[in-house]
Amino acid sequence: MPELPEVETVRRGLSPVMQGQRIVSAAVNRPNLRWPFPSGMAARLTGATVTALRRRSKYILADLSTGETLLIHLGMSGRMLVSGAMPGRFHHDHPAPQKHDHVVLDMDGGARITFNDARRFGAMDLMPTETADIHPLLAGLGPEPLGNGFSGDYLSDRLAGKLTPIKSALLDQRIVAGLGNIYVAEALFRAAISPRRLAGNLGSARIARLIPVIRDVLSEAIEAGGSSLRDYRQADGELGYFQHTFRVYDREGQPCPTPDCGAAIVRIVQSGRSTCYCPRCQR
DNA sequence: ATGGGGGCCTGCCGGC
DNA sequence: TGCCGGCAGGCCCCCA
Repeated sequence: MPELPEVETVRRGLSPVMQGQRIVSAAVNRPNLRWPFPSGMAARLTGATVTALRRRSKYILADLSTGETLLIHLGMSGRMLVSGAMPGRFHHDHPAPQKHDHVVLDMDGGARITFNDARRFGAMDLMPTETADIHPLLAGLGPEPLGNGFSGDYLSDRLAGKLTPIKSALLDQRIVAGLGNIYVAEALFRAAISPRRLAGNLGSARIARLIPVIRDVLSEAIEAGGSSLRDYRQADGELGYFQHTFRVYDREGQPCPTPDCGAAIVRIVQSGRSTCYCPRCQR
């Protein structure tokens, strides 16, 4: 579910209650999510201090004082709930355990972090920090879309000759890491590029439009998450979901937001995923 | 090599 | 009201 902006929002929400703090206890309530948890995960987490909380693509990486790094992926339905002590906030009691609370971390600052994931497409793993880059889930990832490695030259190179639709190419995490179904749709709309256009057939002008538009869409969503983060923290501590207004995603049949366009947003299916777009504005 | 489809899970929503 | 099919923001794996 969460794409890069949501994961970054979760990371920022966890940072004040995890970074520099020690895990005093770890409860692991089932043997696996998408894959088995690493052996002895609870014991390997207990007593460790979180020295850094990073993000790579849609993964959160918690570096530990033990020399290991905890990898967290939220999958489609993973959520992080923060309860108990939070800096600058009133302390409150922990809520009653919920269905699908799979991993619970208690920090020495008093915060409790609960990983809840109904569909269990999420994942957790532990690895030596120095080998995090070559973890199987991270090794093949393309550049961060907000980083310098994601340029017009790079993208032209990667899309050249590709016969797959640009929509599918942008979902390919080996090409660019962190985009998902929503933000690809939003970026293609803003760049006025049809999701059906073949990736190898974009041309330099469209590629040049796409780069800043992707950055804008993600940056705006992160900002929106940052503001809603405060609300969530006041409300129930739930991280990872925030309401954001989309221009085409999930707006099938509604009018295109472009002034005077008048066309209706259309939904098609590409590689098994739904795509929403304006057939008039996007070419 | 590359692209497309299946599968993993549970929850929710709309239609009958 | 209840049941059922379809769908969901991800990603690995297999097959052609």
